[in-house]
Order: sequence, then structure tokens, then C-alpha cells
Amino acid sequence: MGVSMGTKGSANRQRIVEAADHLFYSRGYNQTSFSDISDETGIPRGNFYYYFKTKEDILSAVVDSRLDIFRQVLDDCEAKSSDPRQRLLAFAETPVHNQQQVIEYGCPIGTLSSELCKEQAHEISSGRLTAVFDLIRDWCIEQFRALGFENRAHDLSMDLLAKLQGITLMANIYHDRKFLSRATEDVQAWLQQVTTN
Amino acid sequence: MGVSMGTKGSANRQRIVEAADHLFYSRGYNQTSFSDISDETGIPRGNFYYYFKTKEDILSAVVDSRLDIFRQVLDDCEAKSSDPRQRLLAFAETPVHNQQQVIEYGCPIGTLSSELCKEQAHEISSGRLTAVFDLIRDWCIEQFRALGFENRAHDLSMDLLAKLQGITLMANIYHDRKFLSRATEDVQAWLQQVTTN
DNA sequence: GTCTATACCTTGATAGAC
DNA sequence: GTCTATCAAGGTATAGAC
Repeated sequence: MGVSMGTKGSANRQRIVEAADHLFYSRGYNQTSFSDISDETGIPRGNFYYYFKTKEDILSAVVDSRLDIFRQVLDDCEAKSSDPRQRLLAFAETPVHNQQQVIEYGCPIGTLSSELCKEQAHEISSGRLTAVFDLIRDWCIEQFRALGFENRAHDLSMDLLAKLQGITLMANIYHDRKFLSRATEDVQAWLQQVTTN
Repeated sequence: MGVSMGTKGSANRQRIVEAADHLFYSRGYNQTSFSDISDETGIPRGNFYYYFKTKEDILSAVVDSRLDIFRQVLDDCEAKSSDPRQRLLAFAETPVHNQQQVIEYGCPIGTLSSELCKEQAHEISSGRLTAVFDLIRDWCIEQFRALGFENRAHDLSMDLLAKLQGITLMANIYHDRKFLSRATEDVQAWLQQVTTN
């Protein structure tokens, strides 16, 4: 790479993050080894330490990657409509939009956060643990505020996230597509109802 | 132990299961080692294999233990009232009743199931994975049926579990006691509303 | 920058003395 | 039944050649 893309832009680094992202999602962070990432990328284990100091540094890069992905998701929701209500309804569709993965592995944010919440050795800053949730929650707060819910915006956002996390978790555990669809419609009906006052 | 309590009733076996239960909850199943259980019980690592063939056998025993615990929880809810509505309202209180642990480690059933849903080597039967959820869901179905909701009993039970899982997960990740309390009241209000028709 | 070899530790599991 | 010693495998991380 003679071209200047900085250390963070290295092609190999990128491939490592992508493989780790996929593996952390499908197997969990703790159950993913350097060998797994090596197998998926073809890059030798020992080589990772040129790009990352520790496994947690890879995790941190994966979180950054997921932040980018969800920023894109939220941008798309904004692009679909100028009406905050429609934007929220569009966002609520995210789990069904990714239903294949959700049924199989759960929510990429929820399951990872839940795993990292457990008491263990890793010293990941609590800020990074909720980073993606914070991003989404703040975006939801913006939408609710634009609808005139100054005081309740925060609570409503937490409620929305809790509802989506709940149906995602149950759909995952029971591998139930129909429940995911039906329950999502209920969440959207709740959104309609709560925002029309 | 000259007294006949059977292999399953051994005092040491009991202590292993109790320690494993606590550790699987606070650290997660995969992040709990035999050494951890040994440290907590004082029983040497190699001794576990007299009571259990594999680590998964310990997991299975822990699931049995949690089944017993939740059977007791449901019995208590039944004992509190003969009105199925009141019983469901009492059950919805469970997370706040154990809020200390819920805030710190999440739901003992939800987090474990979520962890075990991930793709890995362990060959735990999918039946045991949802065993505790099945127990609770079936109990909820009974209550809704008793209230006259023959057709919707299953859906309503899934909805209730999803709501409780969602608020528990968010309360855990954000370590937010107030949210847990407020959102639980909302779930109870929903229960009241949906059962008064 | 890339790769191999390997150090060092912990894991789940076994063997065998008592 | 209880305990110690140990196994083989796999984990993260490091050193150093190219």
C-alpha cells in the first residue's frame, strides 16, 4: 500500500474488522478466537498484532464499524421522509428488514452489549459499550422532540428501544419469524397511537 | 454420605450446581471455568467429574435448578390471588423484585438463552435452551385462557415476555433502576388494559 | 509490512493414589 | 468418594526472520 490511506485504512486491517464483526455477531465475542479470524481472512494469527495491540482493540474497531452501519441506517430512515413519525416507523422496521440474521443470531447491538455487560476481565470502557445504543436513542429523541414531545422524548425513545429489543430477543430464541413480523406491526401501531395526540 | 440421597442429591453436587448457577449468571456460561467453580466451592477441579461427565452436564443441572426456582415464582404468583389478571400483574413485578441482580447482570433466563443461541460447539438440546421460557410462557397462556382469551392467549403471552425481556435488557445495559420501575408500571398498565374487554 | 515459530497460560478432561 | 498430578488442545500474545 504505497498510497496514503493511514494505518486505519489498510486493506488487511479492514478485512480483519469485517471478519471479526461477522464472527462476534454469529458466535459471540468471547467465543471468537484469533484462529477463527485467521481462518476467515487467510491472514496469519501473529499478523493481527501489527494492526491491533489486543483483542479488545479489535472489538473497539468493530464497534466503530457498527456505529458507521447504524449511522447509515438512520440516514436512510431520514431520507425516506421528512416526517419524524414516518422516520420512526421506518426505523422500527429494521429488525424485520434483517430478519434472517435476527432470527439466527439476535440483534447485533443487543446481544453484544448483553454479553459484554457480564462481569469479566475485559476493561472495555462503559462508554463504548453503549455507544451504538446511545447513537440510536439520541436519534429517536430528536424525532420525538420534532413531534413536540419535549419532556417525554427520552422515555419514549427508551420504550421504543426496549420494545424492539424484546421482540428481537424472543424471535431469536424461538426462531419465530411470524412473531417478529406481527410484534413489529404492534410496535408501529403503538408508535402511531402515541404520536397522535 | 452414608444416608441415601441418591447421586443427584449429594451435598457436594448441590454446592457445585449452586456455584455454577451464580457464575453462569454473573459471568456467562462460556466465561465460567472449572477453576472458577473450584475457587467458589473449594472443591478441586478434577473432582467435578465424579458428579458430572462434562461442563454441559453442569449447565443442564443449572437449567433444572432455574426451572425449580421459576416454578416457585409462578406458584407464589398463583398463591397471591385467584384472579388470573392479578397473577399476571404479580408476575410482571418479578424483574423489579430482583432489580439489584437485573440491573447488574440482566435476566437470568434471557441472557443465558441469548448466549447459548450463538453458533458454537456445544450440543445442548434446543429443548433445554427454551425450557424455562416454555415453562413461563405456558403458565401465562393458562392465565390468559382463564380470562377468556382462547385464541390470543399465546400471542399475548409472547408479547408479555417480550416486553419484560426488553425492559430488562435496557435496564441492564444502562444500569437504570428508574427506567425498570417506570417501564414495569407501563407493562402492568398494558396488562390491565388488554384484559379489560 | 508480512509471515513463521513459539512462548506462556488456561481450558476441559483423565488417570490413578489414597 | 476425595484428592493430586497431569494431559492434550487451544487461547492470547511476542520475537524475529524476511
